[in-house]
Amino acid sequence: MGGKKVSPTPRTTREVTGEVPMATSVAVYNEGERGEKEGKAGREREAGHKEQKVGECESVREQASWECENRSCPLSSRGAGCMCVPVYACTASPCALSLTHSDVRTQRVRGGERECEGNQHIAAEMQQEGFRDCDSWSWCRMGRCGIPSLQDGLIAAPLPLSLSSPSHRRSSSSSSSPSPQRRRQTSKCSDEGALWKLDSTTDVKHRPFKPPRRDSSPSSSPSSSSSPMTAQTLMRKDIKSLLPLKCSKLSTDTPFHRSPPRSSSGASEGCYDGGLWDERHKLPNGSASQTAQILFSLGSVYNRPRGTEGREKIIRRPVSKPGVSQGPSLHPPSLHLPPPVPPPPPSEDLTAPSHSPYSPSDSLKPELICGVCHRLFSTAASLTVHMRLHRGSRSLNCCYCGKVFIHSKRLQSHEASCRVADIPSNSLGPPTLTMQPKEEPLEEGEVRVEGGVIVAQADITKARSGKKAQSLLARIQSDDAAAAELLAGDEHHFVKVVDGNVIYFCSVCERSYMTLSSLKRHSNVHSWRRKYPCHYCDKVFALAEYRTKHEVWHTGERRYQCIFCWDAFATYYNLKTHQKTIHGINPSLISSEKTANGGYKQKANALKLYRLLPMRSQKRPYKTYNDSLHNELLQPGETPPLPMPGLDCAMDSGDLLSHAQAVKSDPDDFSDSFHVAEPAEQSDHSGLPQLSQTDVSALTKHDGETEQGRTAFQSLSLPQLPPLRLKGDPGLVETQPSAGHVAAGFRAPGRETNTS
DNA sequence: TGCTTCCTGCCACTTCTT
DNA sequence: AAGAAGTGGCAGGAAGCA
Ligand SMILES: [Zn+2]
Ligand SMILES: [Zn+2]
Ligand SMILES: [Zn+2]
Repeated sequence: MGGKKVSPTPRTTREVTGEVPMATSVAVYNEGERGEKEGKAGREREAGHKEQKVGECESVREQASWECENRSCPLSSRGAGCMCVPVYACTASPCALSLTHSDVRTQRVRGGERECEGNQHIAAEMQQEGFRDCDSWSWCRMGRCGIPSLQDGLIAAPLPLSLSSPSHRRSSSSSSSPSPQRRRQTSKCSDEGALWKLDSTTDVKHRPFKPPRRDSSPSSSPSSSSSPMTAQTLMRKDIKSLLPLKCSKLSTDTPFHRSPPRSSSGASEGCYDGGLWDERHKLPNGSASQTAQILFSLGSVYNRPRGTEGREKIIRRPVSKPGVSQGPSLHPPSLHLPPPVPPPPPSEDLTAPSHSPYSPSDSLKPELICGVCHRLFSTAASLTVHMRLHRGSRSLNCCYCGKVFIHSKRLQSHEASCRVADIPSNSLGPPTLTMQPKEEPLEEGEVRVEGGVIVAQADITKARSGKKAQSLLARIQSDDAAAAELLAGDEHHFVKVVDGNVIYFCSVCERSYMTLSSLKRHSNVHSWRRKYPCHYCDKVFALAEYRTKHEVWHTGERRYQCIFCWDAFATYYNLKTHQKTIHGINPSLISSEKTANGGYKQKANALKLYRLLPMRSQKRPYKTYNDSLHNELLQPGETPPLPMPGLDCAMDSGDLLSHAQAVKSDPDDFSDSFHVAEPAEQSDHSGLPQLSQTDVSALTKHDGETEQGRTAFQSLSLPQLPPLRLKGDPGLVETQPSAGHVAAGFRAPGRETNTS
């Protein structure tokens, strides 16, 4: 990846077999194939990433170092605070590639009807895309920025229905049948109780869209509800004000109104004007104190006692630490949030003695897995005891929670936070670690099932089995062949039932997984049954998600948008760094729980202080095993994400051409599948609706044959394919709605590689 | 130290099977 | 049509690298 340079000495090499439709070459590097790392806290890396030509994936690395071309830009440091950071080589203003709010939206609009004016375009586009009739989501139609009304968040939490102005709010009675996404939101919300989320974008790609009424004055007044989160707005929400969601007190001239926040006049400016930047961050929005205010209100919201609707899905707290209260401690020291309302009931799990074998909270704890040997335990206490087996010689254990670290620095860092977390009740001090016999035949609460047979069981009657495990065990006992087969595993995995929970183990590396799907996903890093090649370079990934994330570096897409200032960032890390440094956000406020396995569990009271903008890339059809078995190629309908030019307005024709060349012409033969654009399309491909997955399904069904359906999908999706279309139509750019941005000297990803 | 990649539980959604 | 299985996105911390 950008920063992560290709290791000159790959851990293992792997020959590309003939069946791999990947490029030609040579050694394929499997970064992380298990090997010499064995034993390092059980966290060896399983690659999931191959590279065709080691050291030659320059396009990726170059992008990692994209910077504002204006070398004099005081903000060129690649830090969170620099607006140029993920802004790749902006040479004009407004930079069309900074992908902050307005760009993010306008870039998707291809109607070319007028200049970027914010969300109206996106609204129009969304309308085109079939997003209709959403009773819970709508873009601000008042302003230019297109911040969605916070309806979702409101729904999610017992918050005022009118965070937004009445004009923003949609009557719930007008709701059509809720979409699946809507259902998702709702269920999530119920789980999260008082949490109100600003995640208006997470599901935008699927969410029905109710076209907003267009404001007659697109230039928008300062009161338009299109500002980043301000203390005012948040506070207002918190107090259930019925006042409209107010925009920040910014004039339209403020950087907030044009994104990226660059000088609107200095077209030659390489990046955002530092002065403006400074001014900008002097604004209340950006101040730490304001942030604190915001968080104060947020905290008062999410600390509100929750209903019981989410009870079924109670988010577990981490493994209880010996002698450590599990009470909520979400308050960053600096934010002075009001004291939390005591967590609902009893929580025996929080108060039960650590040795209590079956405290309620333990029943589902995936955390109770030994990170070293993967054995699972019914209680934190038993795991703690067990963990002693793995200690002794090395002392890199957190003295508060016992967590093992490889690096002393990380241990110190962890202990610092761990100590802070433990302060309230950590009167017992660090646990005494004593060596235990090397192995115990079977530890409390452990059940071993191998080959479909329960080979050992500490005390199954005690086990508070998870529903699935209980069901599975019941089926096994009733001679359910399928269940037995499941437990028997296969060449790729085996299964154990521990404390009533089915745990899936990878046969190759013995990693444990709570879900079979996780295991199967993981197993591909061994088998490489499926390969996910980057559309822009020679990298190949074992997980679709890896590729998706990787391709962001080619496309320049910035989806993580700070709600305080609307800066958008390419990565979650960048966003967090930004919020930490600029807004003083304490990460602990927004962090979710982490399981021992490295998995993540959404914290019920986690705050979402950013918006995740929808992916530009079209959702790819799911691969099926059959697909992958018979054809390692990407599915034809599997379009690459819109490349950088996906920001349509961002590139000039030359850059587009360059970029077109940069994009692999035939990584997966997908280009073959795409018809060359028809002239009509070329002239106005913006009018083409993007097909939703539903559309694809519909097509597929209609055609009665998957491939046909996909083919139809492809041709309709043509606009998504940049190179072919852009190359022959330099004028295309000019049809973009944000023609004013066209001049931006975006340096296309990989351009250097191709032009040099 | 800063940044990228890896990782995995969970979820929504799609596709397949019955 | 319903249920099962498969798929991929997401969070956010750990690992790894420079
Ligand atoms: Zn494995
Ligand atoms: Zn790539
Ligand atoms: Zn910000």
